[in-house]
Amino acid sequence: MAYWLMKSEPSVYSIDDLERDGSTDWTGVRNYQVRNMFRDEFRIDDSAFFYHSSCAQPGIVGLMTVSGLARPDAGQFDPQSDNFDVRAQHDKPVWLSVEVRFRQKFAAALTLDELRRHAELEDLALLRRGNRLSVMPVTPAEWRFMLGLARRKK
DNA sequence: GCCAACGTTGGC
DNA sequence: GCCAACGTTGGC
Repeated sequence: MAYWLMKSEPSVYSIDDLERDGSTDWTGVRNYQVRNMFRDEFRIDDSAFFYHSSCAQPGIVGLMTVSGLARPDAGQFDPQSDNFDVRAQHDKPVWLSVEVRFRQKFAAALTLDELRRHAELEDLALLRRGNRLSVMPVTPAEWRFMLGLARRKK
């Protein structure tokens, strides 16, 4: 079972939106590395941190479970969609999404600022200089440690 | 296949 | 709004 961190701008889609919806298709990914992770590595019941980016207080705000394997992101076929891609054919999609299910919203966010303070997380992909991927792996050790930090804040 | 220009991300 | 960093594009 793998662990992930997935970023979303709360002004677009937040943890509260996911709690309301129960589950959602994680769409709009337009990066080949992330697409390949969706296709090759994401499995049902994998766990993921929900990360709020591009906002006043960036950080991890809750937990999700992968509930659906990679499938074509519908937006790529729709000329009206921001996610439209002229190269995409229905039998030859370019972009994929996965389905995630709401698990938990943390009582207090685990902020980016706080994550940076721990030597245990110095190799965390999120904290690596210049990393702009919107989805990235988390090691089991990192996951355990971060979960501990989040629980301690309650 | 190189690499400069361009676009995007995302923290600040 | 700025800008560092990096992925992508496209001319050659």
